[in-house]
Amino acid sequence: MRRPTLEAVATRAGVSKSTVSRVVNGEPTVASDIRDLVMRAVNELGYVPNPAARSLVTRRTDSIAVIVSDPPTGLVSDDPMFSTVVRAASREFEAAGKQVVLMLAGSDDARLRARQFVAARHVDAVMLVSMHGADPLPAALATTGVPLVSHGRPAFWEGAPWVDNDNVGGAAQAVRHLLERGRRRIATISGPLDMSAAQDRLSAYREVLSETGRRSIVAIGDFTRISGAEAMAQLLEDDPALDAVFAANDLMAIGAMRALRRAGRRVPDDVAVVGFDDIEAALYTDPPLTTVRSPMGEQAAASARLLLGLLRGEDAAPVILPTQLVIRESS
Amino acid sequence: MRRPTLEAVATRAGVSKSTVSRVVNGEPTVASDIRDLVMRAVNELGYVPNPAARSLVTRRTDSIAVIVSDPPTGLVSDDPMFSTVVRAASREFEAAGKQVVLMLAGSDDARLRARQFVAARHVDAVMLVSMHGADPLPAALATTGVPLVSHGRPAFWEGAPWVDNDNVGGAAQAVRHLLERGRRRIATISGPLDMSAAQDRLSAYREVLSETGRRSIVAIGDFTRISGAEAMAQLLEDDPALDAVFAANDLMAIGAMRALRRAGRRVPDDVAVVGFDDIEAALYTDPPLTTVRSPMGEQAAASARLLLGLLRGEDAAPVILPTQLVIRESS
DNA sequence: CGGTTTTGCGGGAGCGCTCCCTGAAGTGTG
DNA sequence: CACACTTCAGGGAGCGCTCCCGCAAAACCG
Repeated sequence: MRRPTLEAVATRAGVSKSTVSRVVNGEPTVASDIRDLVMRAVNELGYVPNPAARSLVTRRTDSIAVIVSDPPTGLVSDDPMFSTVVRAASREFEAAGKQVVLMLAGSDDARLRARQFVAARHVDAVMLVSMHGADPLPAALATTGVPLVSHGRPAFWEGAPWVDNDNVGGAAQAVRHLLERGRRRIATISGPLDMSAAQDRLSAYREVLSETGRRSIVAIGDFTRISGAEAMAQLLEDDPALDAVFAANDLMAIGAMRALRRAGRRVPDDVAVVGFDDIEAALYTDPPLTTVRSPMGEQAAASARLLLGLLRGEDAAPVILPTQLVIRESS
Repeated sequence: MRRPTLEAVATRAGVSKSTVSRVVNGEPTVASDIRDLVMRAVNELGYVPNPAARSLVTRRTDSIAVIVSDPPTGLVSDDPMFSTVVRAASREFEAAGKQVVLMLAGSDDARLRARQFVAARHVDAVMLVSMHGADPLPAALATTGVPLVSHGRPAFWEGAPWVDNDNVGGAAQAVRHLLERGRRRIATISGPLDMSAAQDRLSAYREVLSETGRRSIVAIGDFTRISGAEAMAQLLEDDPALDAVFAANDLMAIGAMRALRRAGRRVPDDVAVVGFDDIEAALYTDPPLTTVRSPMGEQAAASARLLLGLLRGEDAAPVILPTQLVIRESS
């Protein structure tokens, strides 16, 4: 009825618990005939170690929390970032023999639970994903002493290594590209300003425009399609003569293109559009979207590896991955 | 240095371990003044229960594995299904105080690890997501005796309750809609036939067409955009005169629309397109996509609730959620 | 007011594992 | 051949918690 224990295996194999433990944990100091004896007993009984008992004594759990800031509204549901990042990180962790515990830090309640969870050492380490600047969770987690890494540089907080892509360089490249195409009234749709990616992309946009003596035309979105459409409508109202728009991510660029279509503007003839991220959907818009490729999967994998390094006692410095302009037909 | 234990709290509060345990677990049989005393000690010491010790004796882990079949190729990365389903299920589980352990069952190795993981009772229950028919994992998991539920009816296997949407009804509705619009040569792009959703949608398509004496024109995709585009190209080659296509999901419909555009066909003038799922992107295609809304988030939440019910000892029957045709401008 | 039940707390065994320590063989050396 | 040294297996404490049992005091009853 009850699952076999170490002791049962030991009895069956005619050896001690210690020996079975050694075999199960792959220690080399066991004679090979005894090892075989034990392995046979393990297979016959279908023995699987009890992880709770193990981690009670080792103080390791071999699992890692991936904490994703989740909007309380269920609206922004089919977020390509989530899928790409979580999958890439999971693969990396699983390859290292770590379990992934996924936590959504949407509400204050969820954040509290996450804090407690980590404090209870239910996990050995934490990877934070897309944290907003105002979020108190990173700092709270840092006090638990658990190794921490952030996917994306956290805004307003410098307590853990992070991996980000070159938001400033990528955005600058995008805007310069529009200038080279002869566009003169270039607007931008920014992401939420409590996120560092949005801050960086916006300030790079401003920088490049002010270098060339042009003025900024800015609307703020929240990285969702719908917000991109709304921001675009606002921009057209503010400056009907604009001839280009740089959206801080592809989702908003897609929304912007719909808004432009509805307003009777042709892309790229009347208004050029450039996005950021190069999600798969950017290939399927009409026209296909010019965008800045940010290696989100790579970034997530790098974050995961950084964290695994920390766990091995290595120390870790922030990493910035390069981006690349992908020119398609929307500009 | 070391984290405070139950015993430390007990000493501090001047009570026994048992009493502290009772307070921490919210048992009502403790006098309120003693409860306050204990709570104060808990807060002063920053005590957090050790989950490993707890689950060693209770034989519960309060965590649930969500196992998602993951293609080994990292190509199909920004899958809206993944994001929606994982988020919705997570929210449901977290609300019930359960932790979510995410596992990707992409490779045989990963499947083996998942099996071992569940056999070790690292989790109390398992939710399977988008399992393919050929996958041996569900049956393997069933032998562990862990409560199991499947998001989507598994093909070729009847071992656990599941929640699905009305694939047959939805697909039939879509095809009838195309007929009502006067379309006469209606093709379909099916999903991979080892998944029940693909099977059901295809057979409903065939059913409706044969009822009206028309022939089927079928191409097979794998639920990705690119496969939709390829399948569409194939269909145009097979039957250049087709005037409508029903894609078994929106992602493939989006790919199909691109292929149609490239082939110089107008949507819906030359070819009407209907998708399935109603992902958010369906609103942003040009023209906006007619599709069958399947409540993926609801379905995931329902699966989660079903599993939580099993865990409480309730028994569970399969659930089928209704779908609804959403008519936009692509048909 | 004596006896019985109820209430509330403490004692302590035991969950299944790891890892330190001990000791018995086996190996090498002068 | 005596001795030190290495190799490899067993014994057993202890990780932090829950939960059963027991007991004292309070509450209830006729």
